[in-house]
Amino acid sequence: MQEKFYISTAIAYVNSRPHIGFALELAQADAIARWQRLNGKDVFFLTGTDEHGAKITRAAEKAGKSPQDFAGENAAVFKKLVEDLNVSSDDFIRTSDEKRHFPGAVKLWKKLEESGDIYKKNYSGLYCVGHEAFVTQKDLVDGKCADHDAEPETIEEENYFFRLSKYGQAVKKAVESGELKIFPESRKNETVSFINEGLEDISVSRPSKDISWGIPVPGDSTQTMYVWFEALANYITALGFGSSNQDNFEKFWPADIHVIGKDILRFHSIIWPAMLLSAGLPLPKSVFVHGFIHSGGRKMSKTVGNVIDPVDFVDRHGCDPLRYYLLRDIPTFEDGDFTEERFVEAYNSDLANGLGNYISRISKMIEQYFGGVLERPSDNELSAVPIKKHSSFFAPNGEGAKLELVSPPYFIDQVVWPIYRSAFADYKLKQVLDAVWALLGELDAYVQTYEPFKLIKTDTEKTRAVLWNLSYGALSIAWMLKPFMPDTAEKILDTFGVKSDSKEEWLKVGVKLDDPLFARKENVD
RNA sequence: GCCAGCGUAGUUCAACGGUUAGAACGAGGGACUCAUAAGCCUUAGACAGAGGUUCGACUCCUCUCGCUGGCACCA
Repeated sequence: MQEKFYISTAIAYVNSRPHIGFALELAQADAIARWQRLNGKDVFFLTGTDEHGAKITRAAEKAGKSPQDFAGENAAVFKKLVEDLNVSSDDFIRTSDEKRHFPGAVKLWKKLEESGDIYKKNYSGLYCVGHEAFVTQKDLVDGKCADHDAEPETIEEENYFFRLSKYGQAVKKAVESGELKIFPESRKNETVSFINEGLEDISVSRPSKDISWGIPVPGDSTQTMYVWFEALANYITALGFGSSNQDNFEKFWPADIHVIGKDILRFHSIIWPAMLLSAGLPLPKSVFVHGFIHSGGRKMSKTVGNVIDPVDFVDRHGCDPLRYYLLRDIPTFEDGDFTEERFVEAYNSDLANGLGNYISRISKMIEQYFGGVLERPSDNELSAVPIKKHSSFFAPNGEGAKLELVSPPYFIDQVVWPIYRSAFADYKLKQVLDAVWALLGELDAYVQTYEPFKLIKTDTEKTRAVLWNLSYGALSIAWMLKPFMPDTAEKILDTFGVKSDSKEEWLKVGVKLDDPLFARKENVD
């Protein structure tokens, strides 16, 4: 039976337009999803929007709109980003969807309640009218709110709480044992040490008089579920949990991987697993945690004027170049820096001068010397043109000798692909692409070794073998790029007249010259 | 303040305690010409600082400086 693979991004909070960080998350999740499909898995890839809560209510008021309209308009922009980025998601869930999301969230709540893990408690705190929020002792100076110079009132509020404390040890065990894997390791350590500090029960509702834009607590309409509580439920409500048709839930849950940002680590590594344990549901298998994107060393902000709008960026520079930059130039798990200058540098050197130029030069030679058609030479002919030198990327610690005098196809299949696969298994996406570009460098050097543009004057058969090997390299790169730059991969396959869905061995290429894959960008505008 | 982690060439990243600390981009130089004046070869350039442990430390310990994430009601 076909193995299933369920992958999600976090749902994006729609209080404003999409941040480039969400584009990063989409690109990462999409690369993984596409890779798993190529591996033959039955993939379900979910993304969506988180639309409830006080922040959105406030932002909507400011815009003079109802929360519904406001959230709806922003959600549409996020959807557009998903499309523009060519993200291969299978579904898009919105937490304001009363038909799809509410029933499952309610059902989850009830399950926790049945387990005796939801209880009512008075929360007493210092309420500052100026803040319109609770403040803590730390915020006070001489008993007064430092910001508003007013004494806070003591307010008692009745909330529902979830017995998170009960599940600390169970979650810790799952994380430590690898039942719930956390990538990268440092985030796993962070989770464990956080649990070790001791978990307290957490509030899961607010009075609906304060927050009405949300999902009412079942059986108590005076309370609204805390937005994060029901937001987490999206991972199962989207699969039909709590609806009349739970087929997808039965089939795909538990999630194989949740892709998230580091700001919501604890919700996914501790609280969500605890909720699932309470509900008697299986835990997700892994959580993938990326960092934040800054620009020019600073947090992106309108005031600084360094905000990069992903929708606009794709518009100006194209989808694949942005995907490439996000996945190769931004560290996969750490914070990264994104500037347009740096983007253009990477674009010119890696895409235009690197990949695009390579495809141009070899397809042009095949066109000129062989009328565009190459048939696979014999093994003897191919072994007569081995790789003679190689970069240290593939031969660390002076193990290079082993790789010399092997044929490029052998090198690609026996050396490059295993590196590619093993990096992918750890979700080290940047490293995967590093391997692809190291191969590209290898192929450019191979051109230099045999100089087919000179060789053609003296030895047609040998030139054919060289160009065949170079084509094999180009096609291999196309396959390797499929998860990362799907359009580009197709274009390359197309240039060589190879069908994209065919997994048969290539026996012939028919080159069709086309425009360069990536035009150089001379100026930063 | 407390806890955890980080600080390697101009920039982004590598380096089981052990031969001259590796790449890439950018910068300088060279030979070529199939190609998007791209590609190839080559040069310069770094271990935050100070101590210590060790035959030997980027790698372990201490301190200083700098940065990041947490310290729960914030989604």
